[in-house]
Amino acid sequence: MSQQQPHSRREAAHRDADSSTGVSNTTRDERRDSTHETVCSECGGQLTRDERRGERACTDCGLVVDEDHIDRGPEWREFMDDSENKGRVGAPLTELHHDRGLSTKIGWQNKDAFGKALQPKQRAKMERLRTWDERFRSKDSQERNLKQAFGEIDRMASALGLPKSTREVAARLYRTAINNGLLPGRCIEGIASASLYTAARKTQSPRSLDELTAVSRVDRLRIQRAYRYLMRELDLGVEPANPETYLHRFHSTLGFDDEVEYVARDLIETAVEHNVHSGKSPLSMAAAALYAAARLTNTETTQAEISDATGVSDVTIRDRYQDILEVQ
DNA sequence: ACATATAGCCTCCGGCC
DNA sequence: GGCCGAAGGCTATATGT
Repeated sequence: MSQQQPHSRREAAHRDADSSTGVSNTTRDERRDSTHETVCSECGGQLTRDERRGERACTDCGLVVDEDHIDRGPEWREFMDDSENKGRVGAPLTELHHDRGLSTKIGWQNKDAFGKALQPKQRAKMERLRTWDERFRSKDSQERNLKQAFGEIDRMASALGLPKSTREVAARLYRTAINNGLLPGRCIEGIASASLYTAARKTQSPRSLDELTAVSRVDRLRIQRAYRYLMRELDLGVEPANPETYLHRFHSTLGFDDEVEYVARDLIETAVEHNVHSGKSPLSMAAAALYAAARLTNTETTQAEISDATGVSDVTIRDRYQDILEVQ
């Protein structure tokens, strides 16, 4: 990640170091402040920073608001016997590389540190070193397997517009599958696709099986089987989301009064207590609760309007609306 | 691995107020 | 125009063979 752009980073560091005037310090501080929001724009939840991943994400809905964050804090070495302080050194670990991004790579350009072209003799030497470097970095079949699978996961996730956090979850799942010996006899692409499918659901950005099939190299049935297999063998319960997590987002899309959201929250709580929600889509529960709350608070709206804002059909809103009212 | 059953959700449509 | 309900189809999931 950061290893790929050493120049831009170094130049930025130079700029900061060279400009010791108050003016430039102010601009630097402003730049840092611009990423200091603490509330999620989607659901209003608390944003927390994960320094290890270089991300900031919402604790409620999982929305990643800031990736590839560059830590401009002190980069000092620790000589005291206080290992906790040595935490932030080097690039953040990533599950998306078979070696977790820990290794370095010999560049492809045949140039020295000053950008000058290498002599033919040196060039031949570097080519030999590159070959061996590559061999060591993916030395056994399992490493090569991981490299191929993570490449697939990354490619499919890009095609589906899934965030990096989802790719990381998918990569972790795949690694777990390998560690549990679930790979032999199954195709890499199938398990990789299933890992991504599961990760997308787990990180609240689900994609349908059809969407995944469209970007995967294996057919729909294989992905489906691999998914079941993973769920069964790894005992993965993909717990359905709480309807309340969708309330705030829908509510702000619809531009209702805050009171509507409070009432809707109460309605959902009662519905959940009576187990009306089980087996039902949390989306439809949230949509119906908003419709019911709007009616109870004399807010002007229609089923069609809520259907548009939530993507839940008006028929389903009607059904869940009845369910919710029955238990109040 | 494949077939079948079930439940949830969807679209489409017509009737009612 | 908005609400309601029925019919039929699609999909995900569970279960049986």
